[in-house]
Amino acid sequence: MNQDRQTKKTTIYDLAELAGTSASAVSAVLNGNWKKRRISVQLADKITKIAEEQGYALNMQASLLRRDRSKIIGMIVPKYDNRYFGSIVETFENMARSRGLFPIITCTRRDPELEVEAARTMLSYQVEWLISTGATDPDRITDICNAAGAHSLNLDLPGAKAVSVISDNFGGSRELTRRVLLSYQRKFGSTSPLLFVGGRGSDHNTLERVRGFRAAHEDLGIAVDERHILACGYAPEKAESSLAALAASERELPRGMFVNSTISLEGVMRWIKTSHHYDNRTPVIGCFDWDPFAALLGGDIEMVRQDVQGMLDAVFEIIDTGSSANTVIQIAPLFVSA
Amino acid sequence: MNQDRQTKKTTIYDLAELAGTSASAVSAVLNGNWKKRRISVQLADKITKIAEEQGYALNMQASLLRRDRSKIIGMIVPKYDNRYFGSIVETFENMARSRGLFPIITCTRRDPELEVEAARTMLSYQVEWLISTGATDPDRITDICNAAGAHSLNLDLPGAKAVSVISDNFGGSRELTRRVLLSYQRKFGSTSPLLFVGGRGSDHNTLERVRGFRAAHEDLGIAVDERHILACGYAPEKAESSLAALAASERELPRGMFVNSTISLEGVMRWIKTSHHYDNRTPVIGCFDWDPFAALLGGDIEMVRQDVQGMLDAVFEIIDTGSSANTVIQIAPLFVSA
DNA sequence: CAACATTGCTCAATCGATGAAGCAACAATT
DNA sequence: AATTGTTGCTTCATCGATTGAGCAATGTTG
Repeated sequence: MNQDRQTKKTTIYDLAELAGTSASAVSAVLNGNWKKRRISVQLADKITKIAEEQGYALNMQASLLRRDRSKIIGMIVPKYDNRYFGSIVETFENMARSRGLFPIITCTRRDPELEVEAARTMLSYQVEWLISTGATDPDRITDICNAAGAHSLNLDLPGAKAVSVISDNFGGSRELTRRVLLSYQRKFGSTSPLLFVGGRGSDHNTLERVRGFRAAHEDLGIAVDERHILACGYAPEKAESSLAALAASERELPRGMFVNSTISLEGVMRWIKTSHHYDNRTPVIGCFDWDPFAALLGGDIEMVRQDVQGMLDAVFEIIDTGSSANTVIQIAPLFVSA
Repeated sequence: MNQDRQTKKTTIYDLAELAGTSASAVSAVLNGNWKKRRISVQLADKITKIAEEQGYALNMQASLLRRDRSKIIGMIVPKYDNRYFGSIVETFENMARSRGLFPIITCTRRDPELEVEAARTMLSYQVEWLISTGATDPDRITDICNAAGAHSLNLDLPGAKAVSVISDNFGGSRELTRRVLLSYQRKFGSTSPLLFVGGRGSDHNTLERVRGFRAAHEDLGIAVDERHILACGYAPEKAESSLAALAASERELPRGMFVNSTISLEGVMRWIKTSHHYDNRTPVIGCFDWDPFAALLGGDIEMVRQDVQGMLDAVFEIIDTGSSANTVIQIAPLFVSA
């Protein structure tokens, strides 16, 4: 409306001068506790009006410096390229905002150094809480948070030094594997061990899912083939080349698979399509994670959907109550009807 | 390491006392310009060591309050649930960080009120730039930014009051439509106008894509059927019910479509699968946006991939040079080989 | 050895918002 | 009339980091 050329930003002192009053009164009016501070309605209205005319915007830096709580809450997340993390981020933002918190999120690309750097930066911004999602070294981040007097919490992947909210990977994997094994039996009339593809052999989730994978095989009395557990990383290319390598050394690959994320599934499907290994004999697939298009791929793809809302409910319950018990909370994933 | 109970956060004054020096020296050492301020190497080392021991973290609020530039750069984005926006956000973060800027991003769910609120909040945090991605009312945000002395820029959807970086929607759409029309001809041996599904009839991108759609039909001498332009919104459900409604009123739908985003494509594919309208006669489809799984869906889906890197290169070129010409920069989208 | 330069620091004001304490003006009570 | 209470503000210190100005202690030069 006015001051189109940004001379300097308008401060409460400018407004005070325009209103013929003190900065203190302006501050009280604009941050809403002017009743407590016995400012008259007339003055309050006048100040509000002038503030609007001037396009005044609070300087949060100054405000936060003075206040005790920042109400900033940070989250680090590995990637934005799949529905699971996208949904986590979106839900997190909404829930944070509805609590009057200001969420800041940063993507650290599964890079330990970036994670630490991002954590430090967020602490500089006085985050009250830092949620480490799928962090490669969550305990290191917890240490840094503790040193800086901030709370921390692990999501998706657990840590030993802070509360962790994760999926029930073992249970989910066992059930998913069971379903795929049964589906295999229905489709091919026989039983056979599945191929496990994707994930990092070093991360908790993958280990638990492999454990569930084994348990389901055992439940049905099927022996797992150890050479068929390919924890080759999450990236599509890794899954793709890993399958290619296996196919090169074996005549025929199993016609049932457990794929450890939609990211890996991307590579798996690409390989299936380009290699023609399975032409006319599409395998049954179970995927630990959900994607709407993958659901439409046809064939027999069963997906587990991690309960993002449930996980974040747990996260915010901890934040709301400030409880700091150092436990692992497991949330059962959901089985989406094909 | 120490102070596990967060008493108060360590400040430069605490460090100064521990080091037997002044806060001023501590500040100079920690922010790196101690050479200019002629602090001895010994003192610098001592302070650095003590700061590390104490797990000191700069209070950015205090620092920013004093400095002239915040180096904070904000972005608002409609959703995180597709690869296009996910990629925009990730690329934006990386490019911002590599320039020493601190990116803050917020998702506004295509809600005009949320957009404005988010913009105001970001301005409070002293963002130097605010990138409105796919905003429903970009000019309103530009006004707010101007009033607060911040720069603004539109991405994906253009505005009239600030530089806009968008895809070449007309050109991309025309080429995509042309390809689908030719593919239709190859597959079915005849020509026929396509169905246009998805997007908002009120947004610039959709209008331009419809224009390209018409142009391509005209190029090949095919008449567009006006009842077959369904700008029903982006949501999958909208596309789905829109198709269902059309199918209810017409015996047979066109066997070629232009789908205006992967989000809409999700609904289209679901409808195709559940309605059995096209069973055994899969249509040829062109989608304005890319998704890795959609690419694997089989059938004849051609996708245009918006050139996210190219768009953000343009965005940061503007930011880096500080140029403020009020123009629309169009970036040609990429055609991904099926 | 006086004059001046350099080194290595400290002091104090400042950024903008906040809120405890205080103060003038008037009203109500005894 | 004197005391107390209330209203409606202002003053000022403060949050933590930054930085121009300044100052003592050395080093250098003619």
